[in-house]
Amino acid sequence: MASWLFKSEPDVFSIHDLEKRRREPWNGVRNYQARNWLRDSVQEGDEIFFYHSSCPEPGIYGLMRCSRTGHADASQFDAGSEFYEPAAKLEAPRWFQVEVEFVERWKKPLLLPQLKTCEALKELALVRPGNRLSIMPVSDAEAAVIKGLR
DNA sequence: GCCAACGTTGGC
DNA sequence: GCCAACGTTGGC
Repeated sequence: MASWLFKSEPDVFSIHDLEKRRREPWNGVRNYQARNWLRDSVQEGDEIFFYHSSCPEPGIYGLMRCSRTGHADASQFDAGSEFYEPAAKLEAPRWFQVEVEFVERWKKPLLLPQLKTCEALKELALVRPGNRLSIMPVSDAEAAVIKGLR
């Protein structure tokens, strides 16, 4: 079982939203590196840290789990969606989504400054300068450290 | 709101 | 295939 970290702007979709809805497609990812992980690597049962970005207190707010592996992101075919991708073909989807399910919301989030000062997490893509990935792998060792910090 | 970093686009 | 311009991300 692998671990991942997914970012979302809480104004758009937060851990509270997922807690209410329990399961949700993780769609709208429009970055090729992230797409490749969604398509090829994220497996059912993988644990995923839920990170809130672009908000007053960025950080990890809880845990979710992959409940369905990569499949075509439906929003690419929806002309009314902000994620519409005219060049995508049904038989050759360009963008992928996974389904996630709620696991737990942390009473106390693990905020970015804590993550940044942790020596054992200095290789984590999240805290590397200029990182812009919305989806990134987390090693087993890093996942253990994150859970230990909480 | 600012701005650094970086991915993407498009002209050549 | 290079690379400048542009747009977006995301912390502060």
